[in-house]
Amino acid sequence: MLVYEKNSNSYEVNIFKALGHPIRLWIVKQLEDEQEHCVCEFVEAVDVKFATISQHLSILKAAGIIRDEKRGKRVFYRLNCSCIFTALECLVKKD
Amino acid sequence: MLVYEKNSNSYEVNIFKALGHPIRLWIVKQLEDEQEHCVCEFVEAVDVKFATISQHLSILKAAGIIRDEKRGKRVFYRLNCSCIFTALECLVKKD
DNA sequence: AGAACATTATGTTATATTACGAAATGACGG
DNA sequence: CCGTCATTTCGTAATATAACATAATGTTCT
Repeated sequence: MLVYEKNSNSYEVNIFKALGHPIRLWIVKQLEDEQEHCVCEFVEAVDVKFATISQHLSILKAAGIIRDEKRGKRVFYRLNCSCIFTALECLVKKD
Repeated sequence: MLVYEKNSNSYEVNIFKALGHPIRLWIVKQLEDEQEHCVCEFVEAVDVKFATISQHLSILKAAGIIRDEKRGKRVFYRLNCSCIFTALECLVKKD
């Protein structure tokens, strides 16, 4: 018999929610390929305002997917773990 | 140099979006544990209306995560692939 | 065929997310 | 210490998602 406990999986839900946006998923993929990037590089590549990219980065950071490091005037981001992509490939191949 | 192509990853984004809701993630986990369940079992366990559960199931189905099978009056759902959880565990352990 | 049951589809309202401009923060160079 | 640069924070308006009531569909039972 099934039992649903409200709020029991919010930590995991936040990870999926964070990856469930095209810009954020793209950011994570760029970090998978190249270790680290600064905020300004993302802003240059994606046609949205600085504040918007910054907000996306903070959502990814809050979910524990990326971490930041300030060096001089710039902030660099890198992945905490890239293992999610192994699973994603599997899902994508399935259909 | 980074290049962002709009709409290039929508298929994958939909998988994450689908899993980014507490009820839907819970449903997927139940199917991971026990192969298959009918819609009515989910409705009984979660305190929301039938139509709401049905809508969640259709989102998971549209993302390719689960599939349905009608037998008699009932519809049974099962996972297409459970590999996403391997990756999730890894992410969760990280912090 | 008609009633009862399990589920899905549709339309609507409440709530959450997104993107933005503008203001605030904080490091660096003059 | 002041201005500039890189970024974050805040408030707000537009858009998307969620949950629901109700109607529609399809299956079984009589």
